[in-house]
Amino acid sequence: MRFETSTIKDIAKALGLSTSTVSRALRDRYEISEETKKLVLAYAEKVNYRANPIARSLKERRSYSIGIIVSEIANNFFSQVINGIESIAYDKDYHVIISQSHESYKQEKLNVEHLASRSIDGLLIALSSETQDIDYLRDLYSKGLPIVFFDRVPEDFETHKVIANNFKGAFDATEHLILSGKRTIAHLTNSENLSITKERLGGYKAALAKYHIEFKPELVKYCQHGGMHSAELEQAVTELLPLKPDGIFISSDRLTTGCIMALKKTNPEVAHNIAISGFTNSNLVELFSPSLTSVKQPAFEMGQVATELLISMIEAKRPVTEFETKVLDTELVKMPKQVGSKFL
Amino acid sequence: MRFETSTIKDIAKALGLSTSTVSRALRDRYEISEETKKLVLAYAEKVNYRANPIARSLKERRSYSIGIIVSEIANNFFSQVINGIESIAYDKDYHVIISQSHESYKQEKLNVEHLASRSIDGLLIALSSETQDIDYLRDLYSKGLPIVFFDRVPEDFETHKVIANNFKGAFDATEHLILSGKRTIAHLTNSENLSITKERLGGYKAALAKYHIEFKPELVKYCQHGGMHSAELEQAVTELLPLKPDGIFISSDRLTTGCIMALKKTNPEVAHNIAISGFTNSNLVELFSPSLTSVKQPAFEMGQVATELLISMIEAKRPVTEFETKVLDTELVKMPKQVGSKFL
DNA sequence: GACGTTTTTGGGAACGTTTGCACAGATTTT
DNA sequence: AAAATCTGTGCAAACGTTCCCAAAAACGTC
Repeated sequence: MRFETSTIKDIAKALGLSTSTVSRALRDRYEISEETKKLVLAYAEKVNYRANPIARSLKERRSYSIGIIVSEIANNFFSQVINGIESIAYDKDYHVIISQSHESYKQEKLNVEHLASRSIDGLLIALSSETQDIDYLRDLYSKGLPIVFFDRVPEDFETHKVIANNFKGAFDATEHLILSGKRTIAHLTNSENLSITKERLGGYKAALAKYHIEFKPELVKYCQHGGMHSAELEQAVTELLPLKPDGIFISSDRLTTGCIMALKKTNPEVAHNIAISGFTNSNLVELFSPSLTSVKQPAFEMGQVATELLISMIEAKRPVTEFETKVLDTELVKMPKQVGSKFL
Repeated sequence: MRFETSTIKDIAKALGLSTSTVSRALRDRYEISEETKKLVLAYAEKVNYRANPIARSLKERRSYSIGIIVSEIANNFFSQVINGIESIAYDKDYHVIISQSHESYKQEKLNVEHLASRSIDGLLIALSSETQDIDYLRDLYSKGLPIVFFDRVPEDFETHKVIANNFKGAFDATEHLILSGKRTIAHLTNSENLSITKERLGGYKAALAKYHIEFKPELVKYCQHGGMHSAELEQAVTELLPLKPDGIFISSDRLTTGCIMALKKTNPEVAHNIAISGFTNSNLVELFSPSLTSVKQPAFEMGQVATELLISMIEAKRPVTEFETKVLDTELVKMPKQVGSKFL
């Protein structure tokens, strides 16, 4: 069972032209007379000619596709990023191949290598929370694969990066808790080696410092698996509660929802007495109970910017040596007033 | 900037063999001596040879990739289906290309045609809520593109299909509302032309009939855009409330969350007094307030089954003429007892 | 009308594979 | 000892493009 499509050869034969002429006419090259172009275009239209992208890729040694690695598409943050990526990519005639690492280093590496062997022209990647060793990426990069990092970026890798202003986002979220009267503010966060973890921790500390609240390391809990396992979260919550926090600042989408769930499950009676603010791009926050103050990242825009940078690298005639790290502002969406009311 | 990789030619030259021998050795053909095979394999390993899938695709006239069309990946139902698809596809050495229709017919058609021109070997599709005309799919199908439908399937298209037991799911959800004492049960549902809409409406009616509750058409609201626009939902809710429903059965993921949001926004004071049951695979339902009873579809499994069917079609030596429609059972997840309590 | 220019077209190699066929050498059969 | 059969290998075409290079046609100039 295979497709029947007409090729450039067919057109050439039918019109008594050479394949080169047809190819050029279709690509609207200057050398071809208007007359011939019209002829070819009309016939191509008639037989519904579609260029074979595979053949084109082989010849041009590029696939017009870019690979994306995210931890999971079910996460609203990432799905919004992907929408941003697609919006630019399709415009510029690239298509995208999405892969999920599920926060696993092994899976991430496997996927990247799979994509690379599929001849992607470039890679957009947010590192998994497990990832420490990015030598495999360096390898591909040095072989000529353009890479742009977003959200979770490595420090020691010279290329374009797109991140949210994590420091400020974290600062704002923490300050918000402080301003609403909280003084014992816990911090639940991702794996220690992620860039976002460090930056957000920094914002958290800075906000505490501004209001002269002592930073207590025991109030910070790291989740190695980014909240992929509920046990991980329940344990963190269980360890945190004896310290009697009156607020929690949570550092990622998955952790935020997971933490609220763990709270409700393990300690429903206190769940509503702890103020929560956290990074999340969930479009369902309005439905959550307890409600929370959320830090929203400009996900769509991050995807767009990252894609523009990547495509500029792909299409650069000479190796790019000047790299930028774009930092986009987050938005603090405050929780409604009626905390704890039944009408939430 | 382009990749440097070694090819079969390089290996052949280095080893003093012909490309055919190398090719055959790599594919472990019987004609090649063990000795030569070992030699080639060892060398290939050494130079980290990766077959160029583009060249292979061109030669074999297939791409080892399958296309997926869903309305949006941000929807947990679809992202779970995709996970199911990937689990099978990667096993069988296919890769998947995901496209989103965003419930738009135009976008859907565009994406399908884009995928088809990318030489996908097969297509897995859940129709958009706008889609009425599937002639473009018939066209591709008749040209030899294997297609398997899932979730939103057309009636008059002879191929494999995978759906949930929508009738029973709807019946159970409605019956649950009735058994908890509700008598004026509204039904908020998708575009009228979708298969799932009809089937779920059927289950809803059957449950009413079983308990001798009169079916009132005015209690049924259709959303043409599947809840992609919040205005659509707010209007539906506004029209519904004057009829004083004490329960609502909602027919899809997006609609369920959207409806609760619309309720909270337009009529927060009644939101908690209406019992809600609806189809949703959201993994955040436990956080919702008001809480709801949800009908969960076996999304992961649906993806797996659909992919197995598709791959069997792709790899069939002769045209497939016997088609099946797999129907998988849904699961009713009842809402917790303490409706309206502040501790939800 | 011979010559140089410009415009338009065609031939054919190349991209990296796979595979039908031919063929050399070793082995067996007659 | 010649013929037939096996084994293992190589040649070359093909998949559908793109593009370098050359050739043909059209035009202008003296």
